[in-house]
Amino acid sequence: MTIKEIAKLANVSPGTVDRVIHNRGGVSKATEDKIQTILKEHNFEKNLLASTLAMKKKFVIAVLVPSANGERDFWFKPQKGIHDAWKEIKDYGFKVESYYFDQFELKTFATAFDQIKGLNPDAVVIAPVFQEMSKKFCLELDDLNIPYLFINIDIEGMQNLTYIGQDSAKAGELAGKLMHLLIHEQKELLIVRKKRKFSMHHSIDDRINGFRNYFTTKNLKVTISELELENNRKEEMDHLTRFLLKNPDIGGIFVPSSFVNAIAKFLFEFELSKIKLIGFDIYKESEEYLKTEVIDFLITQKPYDQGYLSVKSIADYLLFGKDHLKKRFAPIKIITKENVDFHQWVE
Amino acid sequence: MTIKEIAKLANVSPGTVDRVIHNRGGVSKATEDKIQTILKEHNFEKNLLASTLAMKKKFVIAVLVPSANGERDFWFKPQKGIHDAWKEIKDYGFKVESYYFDQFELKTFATAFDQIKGLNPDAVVIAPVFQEMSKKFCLELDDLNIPYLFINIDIEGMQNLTYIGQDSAKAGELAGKLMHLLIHEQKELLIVRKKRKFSMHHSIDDRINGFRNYFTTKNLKVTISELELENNRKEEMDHLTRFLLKNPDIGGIFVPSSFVNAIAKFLFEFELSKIKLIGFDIYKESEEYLKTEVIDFLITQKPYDQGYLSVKSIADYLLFGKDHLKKRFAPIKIITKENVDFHQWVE
DNA sequence: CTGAAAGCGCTTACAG
DNA sequence: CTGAAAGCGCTTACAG
Repeated sequence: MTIKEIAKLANVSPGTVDRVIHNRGGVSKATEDKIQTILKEHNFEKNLLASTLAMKKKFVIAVLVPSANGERDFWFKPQKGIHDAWKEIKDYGFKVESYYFDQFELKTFATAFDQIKGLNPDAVVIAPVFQEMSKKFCLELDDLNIPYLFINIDIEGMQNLTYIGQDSAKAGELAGKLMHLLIHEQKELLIVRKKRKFSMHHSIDDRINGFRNYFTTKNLKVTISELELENNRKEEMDHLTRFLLKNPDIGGIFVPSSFVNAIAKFLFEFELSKIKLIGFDIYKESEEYLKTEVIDFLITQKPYDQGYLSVKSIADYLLFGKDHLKKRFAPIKIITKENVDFHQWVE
Repeated sequence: MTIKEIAKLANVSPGTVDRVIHNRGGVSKATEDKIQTILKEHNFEKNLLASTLAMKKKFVIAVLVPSANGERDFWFKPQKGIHDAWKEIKDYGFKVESYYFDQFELKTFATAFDQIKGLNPDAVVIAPVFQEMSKKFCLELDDLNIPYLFINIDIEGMQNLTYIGQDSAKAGELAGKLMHLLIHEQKELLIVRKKRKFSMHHSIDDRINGFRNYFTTKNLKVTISELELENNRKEEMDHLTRFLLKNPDIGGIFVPSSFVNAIAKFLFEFELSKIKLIGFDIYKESEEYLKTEVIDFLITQKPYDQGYLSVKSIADYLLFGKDHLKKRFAPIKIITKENVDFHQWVE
């Protein structure tokens, strides 16, 4: 069924059918009714391809995410997802303009945002790394009537269309549960985190709180220590050695980030296979550690999908409106020796 | 950049540019080179929408999967995925014709297949429930030069484009690992399976083998019994009661299917909260059992995605050829109390 | 309030 | 070997 055929059946021109389909008005009640009936009767669905082609409407989606320094960077995969999503929608008239900022330099974030305002996009995907400034930006976008969604990091109480990313506290809780299973009767745990100059967003903290929360909620008598390391150079790792020598009963280590790989290397080299290890995110070298069970579990957040879905969701929104907006997306994926080979099927 | 613009730059007609882009031949070496250069230079990518619209090529994809009796049926979700995928690609000229068969009636499978042959489709998605007959069908399709892929169940040694479904043995192994973590020092396990009139495909067996395999590979001294129940009526469950009364040291039960819900109900009613429980697939009532930790872990295989990806993959293949064929897709997803609320984001 | 015409970017006969 | 024309299904001014 095409518009032309409908028009013929209704004894009107295609233009009139088009007017009815899109409620553009300027059609007499009588013809409108007649056309509507025929439309219903034939279950008409317009050809989206032809429609987009004819409309020549262009949409610009701005993306504001951290820059990635090579494959090792967390943001590498979301960016790939964003790029792939763009390729899929570009023929529908979408432009995706990415603006990258340095997640350790507040002012690069501000600069990028200014550029986006200059661009006057139809919608924005934001990774609100800097919370306060992000809030300010969002209010500006609200004023400009530009819709936006958050990727990877959430801020409560904003007008964002949706949030696409993980619930960090829940993910931490899950890590707690898995750790609990792993350690059996052991009662001493250690959390190792990497020291950061800035604590911009709170997902690391949330993961740690979730982790601790698991044990307190369950009323489990477990001692959880915390160690902050500057980086993974030898001298820094010595702090860890010292700590473990002083606390030989540590049964498991939780690392709320991909820093887990450095800890895995450490455990492997010092033959500390008895210490259970749970971390976040997966990289090439993590796979080996999983297979040799130096790392017991990794929790990942599907970074590629976050990028891909952000752009696709917002495109759907622009094309079809609010109804088509995907639900909140919050993957918590567990990876371990037995499923590591199958963990990625879309990359 | 459009073909028209390229044509102008090359001083030829759009038709000639089109010939070069698609290697249709009948273009002098000189003009071809000139056009190729300009194409490269401007990084031309043709508009897929316009292309599809103009080509008016129609593709027919036949789908051969089991019928689903309501939402409770495993095949309900793959079918939904198939339907959603079709909606996304229909404007590209794809028709998706689904043929359903009764997975307990071999001849319904044969009938459906005959209909598909009559349809002469461009490609087929098959759930090869009946192994031998499926092989026969695949050979026929090979003769007819009709490509096909397998969904949910795999058969080795066929010419299928790809397999979209889980590796059952690996999934069983993972269940073994999780069970091992759960039971600590307990040494007695039970596998409960539902008796089936037909054992058509082997995924249940594979899961069980994988599960046992985990313990034998690790040389763990664990006794694993097996119980087959006809269904979940009271009289049948009494077998289980009897077994557990005789074997009070059972620490965990593994159910390699969604029959786990019946077992969960049983454990809950008899207040057997000490017995750990791992099963497969997730349904509405499983969520409650997960939250109350009657079920400790469920392993799922993303049924919706299997359907969706099957159709999308084969459409990609028809549109773009072998290069665009998605990799083997084999999700093994672990669901437990802490992530049950986030397990589905695309349904 | 309605229709005829032109056009979106690409493809397909047809003519030469 | 190449171009002009018509068309895919829908939309958009424009004219009346």
